[in-house]
Amino acid sequence: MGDVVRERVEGKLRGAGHQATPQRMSVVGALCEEQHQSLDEIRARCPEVGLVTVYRTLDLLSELGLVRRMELGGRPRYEMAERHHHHLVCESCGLISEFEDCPLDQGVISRTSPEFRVTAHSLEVYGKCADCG
Amino acid sequence: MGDVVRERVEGKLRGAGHQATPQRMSVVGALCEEQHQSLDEIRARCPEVGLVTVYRTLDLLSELGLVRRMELGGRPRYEMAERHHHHLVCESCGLISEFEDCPLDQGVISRTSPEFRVTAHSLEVYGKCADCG
DNA sequence: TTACATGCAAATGGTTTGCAAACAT
DNA sequence: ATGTTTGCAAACCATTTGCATGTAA
Repeated sequence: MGDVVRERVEGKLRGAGHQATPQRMSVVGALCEEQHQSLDEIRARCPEVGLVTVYRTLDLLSELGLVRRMELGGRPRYEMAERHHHHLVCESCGLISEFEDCPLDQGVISRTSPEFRVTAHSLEVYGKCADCG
Repeated sequence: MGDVVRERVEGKLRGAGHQATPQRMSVVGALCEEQHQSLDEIRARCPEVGLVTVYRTLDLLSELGLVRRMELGGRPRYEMAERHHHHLVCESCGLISEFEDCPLDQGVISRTSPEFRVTAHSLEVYGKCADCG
């Protein structure tokens, strides 16, 4: 994992009164290896960390805004909340890809619901990928 | 529930070789009373239908494209897939509201990912509602 | 009379909690 | 010393499955 990410995570943890333990940093390392992983995929990347600790670490990092939890294709998935992006989910093979071109950048919501203060949003697009098309 | 909806549902069920049983129509009736309900809310509106039957009916109606299942504010919610819309979720009080002005109508995806054939999408917006603002 | 549908009880499986030991400050 | 973190085992709880009974074409 990049040193930039490590330092950002350690800083956020310490700043909130938590420790940057080896287990927690292992989970972060696992998350950095790939986007939108399931719990099993994460665990396979840090098998030395106990199941319960993985759950608690994901909760903690989510609270700190470092990790994003989402439900993609019916299963919970997690990823580092670095750059803003959305997901394309292939309904045939399950392949998940990303796109960064966010259609909400233009303030659509503030125009349609001005009384609602938007803090976040998630968008998932379903269909068929190039291979299954 | 409106007769239009009832007939559409009965037609779809029969057309796919299923029966429009009283239990199934009760669940449909419950779904018609309000949008994006949790399982408990649905059950409270048709307590005469067994838990398992409610689950199976929601599955069946989802397969037929009549019901939309989504994860809003961490919990599964269901609604009749009548008109296309998206949800605003208040992170303070949990209030869920809808907006119909879909920012994806303009073919954003086909421009950014032309090799992906889009069949559906879901968008959830999180923030603070007018009362919690 | 045959296939479909229901609903109870039991099984399942992902997630959370209790608690004692290990660790950090 | 004191509070935090870990991880096992057990608890929990939403959802699914097995199966016997009821119902429709």
